[in-house]
Amino acid sequence: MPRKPEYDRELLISRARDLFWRKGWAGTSLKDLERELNLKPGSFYAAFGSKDALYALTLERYAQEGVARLMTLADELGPLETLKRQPQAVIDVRDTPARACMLAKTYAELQSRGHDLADKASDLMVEMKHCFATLFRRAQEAGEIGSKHDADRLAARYQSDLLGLRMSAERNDVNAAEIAADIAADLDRL
Amino acid sequence: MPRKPEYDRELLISRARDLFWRKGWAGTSLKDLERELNLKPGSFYAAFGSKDALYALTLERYAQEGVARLMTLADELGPLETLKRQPQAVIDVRDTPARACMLAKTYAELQSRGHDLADKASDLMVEMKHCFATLFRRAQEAGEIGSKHDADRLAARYQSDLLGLRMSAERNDVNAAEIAADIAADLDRL
DNA sequence: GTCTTTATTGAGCGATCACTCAAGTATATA
DNA sequence: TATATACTTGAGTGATCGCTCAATAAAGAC
Repeated sequence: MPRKPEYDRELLISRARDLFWRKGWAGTSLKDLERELNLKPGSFYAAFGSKDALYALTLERYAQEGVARLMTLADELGPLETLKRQPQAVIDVRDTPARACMLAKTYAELQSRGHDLADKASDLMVEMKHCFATLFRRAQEAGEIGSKHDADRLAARYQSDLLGLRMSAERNDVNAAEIAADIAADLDRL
Repeated sequence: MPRKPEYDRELLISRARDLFWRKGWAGTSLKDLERELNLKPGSFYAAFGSKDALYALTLERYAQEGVARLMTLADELGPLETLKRQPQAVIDVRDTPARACMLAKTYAELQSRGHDLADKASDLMVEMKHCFATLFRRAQEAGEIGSKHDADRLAARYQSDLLGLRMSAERNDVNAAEIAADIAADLDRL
């Protein structure tokens, strides 16, 4: 009976994510979204409800794909090698709209406003940190790193270093590959 | 002949810096500034020219005070000890509007817009990196760390770690003191 | 005092913000 | 084909954005 939408919803969410990722929350206007998604205001609101609702969708997708990519890598390479490759991997990507972490950018922009999306970004960063901790624990169980270290603490430091690296990788005065290599090298000393 | 302004310009710049630092560029409206600085629009524009011009002033002041604080510390403690204390110092502060670096926040928010303030923030981060490199070089000359390392590379990594730490310190699920201690501990292994 | 010069005031500018909604259009079912 | 049910369209909402400017007030020079 009804009419079907002309757009591919999944594709639209990906495109919106890239736009939000690159330009931020305040930096992305409805006009920008309408242009990028080829959607008139009415269609946009029928499809997604609000700018914030779509932003939340894109955040979830961003985090979910990040976790999936990491865990796939871990199945192939094992925990330590995955952790060692991740720094180079996150700055290597060519088709990504930004080097910096979208969760961190969102949190930095919206935390002081007390915006719900900052809490969501925070939750997703916690989830990501748990993934890192799991890999550190597995590396310990496999005897790849010393068992005396606190995996949660290692994960927090590792995530912090990655955030710094990805922020630094946006700058053109910084040799991010060197920093990535040094972060990876530190893991061998554990 | 003329009339003197009723406000303390230096104080106003500091207050504006704190507001921008906490809420960001887009997150701080002229209404916010007028309220915080107790200035009507006309006075504001007579005094500072524009929101962006004032933001630039606050960025310069922020960086200048950061450099001054670091160099003062270096005169007291020497280069290596200064570098080791800085991580804890930047997250310890009580009276500061945010833990994250204002330069990094500005760059992250405005780079994709191609905004002049992003370039200015970038320049100031380069300046800060040079300070770190100078301290690493002095530490090498004093024999506090090995001479085989590239001081510029150490500085880039160190700054990156600090950026990550300061971003992480905004989160309440992260024990920033532990990360700060680990960053400092790494310096002893050089 | 008068004059000159600058600071202060606040209404209001055009532009843009996120968003709404009534009207028009296309499609699956009956 | 007729009807019901969405989807699409775009002009337009009130609110807020950064900012302007003419009017008014205050203070030093004479």
